[in-house]
Amino acid sequence: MSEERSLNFIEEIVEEDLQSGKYGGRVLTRFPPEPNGYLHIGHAKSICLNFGLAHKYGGKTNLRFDDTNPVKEDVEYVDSIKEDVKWLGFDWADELYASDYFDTLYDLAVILIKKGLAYVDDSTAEEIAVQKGTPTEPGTPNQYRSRSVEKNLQLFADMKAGKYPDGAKVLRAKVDLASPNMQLRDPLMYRIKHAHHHRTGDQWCIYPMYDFAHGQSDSIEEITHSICTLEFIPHRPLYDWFIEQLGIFPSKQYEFARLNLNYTVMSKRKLLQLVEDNHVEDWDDPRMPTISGLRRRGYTPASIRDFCERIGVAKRENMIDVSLLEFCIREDLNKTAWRRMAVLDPVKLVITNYPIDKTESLFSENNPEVEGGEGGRELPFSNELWIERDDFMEEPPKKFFRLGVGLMVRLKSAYIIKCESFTKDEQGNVKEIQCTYIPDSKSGHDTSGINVKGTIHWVSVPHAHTAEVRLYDRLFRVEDPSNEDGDFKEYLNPDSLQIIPKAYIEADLANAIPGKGYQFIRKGYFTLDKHSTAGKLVFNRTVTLKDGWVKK
RNA sequence: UGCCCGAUAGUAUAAAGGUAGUACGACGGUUUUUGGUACCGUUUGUCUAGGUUCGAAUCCUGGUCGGGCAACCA
Repeated sequence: MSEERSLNFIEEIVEEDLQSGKYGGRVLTRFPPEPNGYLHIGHAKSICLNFGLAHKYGGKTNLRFDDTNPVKEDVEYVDSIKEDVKWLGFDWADELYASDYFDTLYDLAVILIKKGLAYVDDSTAEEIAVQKGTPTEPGTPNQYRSRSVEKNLQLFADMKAGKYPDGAKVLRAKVDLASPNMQLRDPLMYRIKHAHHHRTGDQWCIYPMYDFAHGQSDSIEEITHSICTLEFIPHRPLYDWFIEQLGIFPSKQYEFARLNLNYTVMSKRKLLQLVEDNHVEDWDDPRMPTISGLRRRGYTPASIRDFCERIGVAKRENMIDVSLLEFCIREDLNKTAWRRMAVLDPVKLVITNYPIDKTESLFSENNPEVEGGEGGRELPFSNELWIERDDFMEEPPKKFFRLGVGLMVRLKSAYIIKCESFTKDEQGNVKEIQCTYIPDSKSGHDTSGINVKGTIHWVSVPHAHTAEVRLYDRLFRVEDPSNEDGDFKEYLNPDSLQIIPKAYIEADLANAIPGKGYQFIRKGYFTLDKHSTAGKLVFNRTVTLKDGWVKK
């Protein structure tokens, strides 16, 4: 392939650094999730960026858990994050934890205290907030700011030793209370939390804040390019300040715009609410934008990587249309999914001139997109078939290429039939459609000379298996639920899940393989749900087929 | 109203002072035993006002609009 994609701005930076020999030709990135929730498609963008960059330039990527807030974090999340990153197809160099550096971080804090650049503050959170001033007014120093190095050293050691209750004291960096950048107004470095940590247990009762953990962790690992999202831009001067004062490895932070997808929400907090309030089944509900939800829905790792490649990387806020995600999964599945027939909304069709007790076996290929079709399977055919209710109309409009009295269609991989009549039940619903078939129109051996415009799918009544089929639609009714008035949950789409308890499926689908995508011909792509069993098959619709037929 | 970031078709994303291009979407057509796929075509864009320049999406200045920052969250 000579196709050359232009570089995104971060790749440009990396190439410049590589050329100038800034890090000796080394590229080391990191993916640093906090283990307080499940990964979502937005994280996938970051994962693809970080791992992709390292891969492209012969570097490596660490997986680092930013676990500095024990009250929000859990091993359940650690495990799911590792599973999701692996599933996406990436291998990390080292699995690391900010909590691994608690000792080192403590020592670094002591260094700053000794340099007179950090102090213990006894103020309450409220007092500190007031003293920080506002964006338009500078902050004011308090009495604690001028404590002696010795006193600070002692107090900080006492904090660590557990002599104070939560909130009694904090360690702050002495930077600039008048800075126009609020992040520099003596930011907190450590707070007291007598809380159990999922890795360090009860060893610590003081925990470093993000600003005194993230950059230092980057530096300890000698990360070359620390990539994060836009909201951390104001933190960058502080990131650099700590590194400079400490004289440690100069990792550099770069920021890109996070992914926003329309008709969903992307914050862990909101996703957690949906789970806790039972608006969805769990974090891996197929309607969720989580990696695990997309996986259960039938998305493939390749399709998500392709999506992340296509959306690009820049610094401006964006709102990506879900239709692009859908395009990516269709593109992948079209080439790989085996075709099968399933009737979701059945109506019976009887072929009046086909022998009642006859069963015929018809061949149908697995995948027309591949040379040779990747083999195929035998389809039993009889005089009674299930077809899709909307493939018949009592009064078909002009360009309706399906059934209606007098109209002809081909039954996929079988015969051409002609609709002769139909019957209704007491409620006036079509109950049965009567057709005749053209014996010499058999698929592959058609000598009838008849050309029909439409082909429909079908399942033989006596040979049909059944399955529950779940159809999903967008989770929200509006493009940007977070930006609407009131609570975002008011904008949930009440029809985001439609369950079809009994669909008729061709026999071979009883052997469907978990994790594999199937195309139900003319209906979309489907995959087995995790709750599917041999006794009760359950299929999730991953995505519909693109529908070029607009009614009327 | 302090500081910071940003603004290119409907949505994203290129063009590093020199032809505004690509993808998705939409629309139309050809092919088709999936109204799918494939292929072809059409459509719509540089926030604004100045300035620098032979030449500006790009550089400069002002404005407008969007976003971020004052958590013992990350």
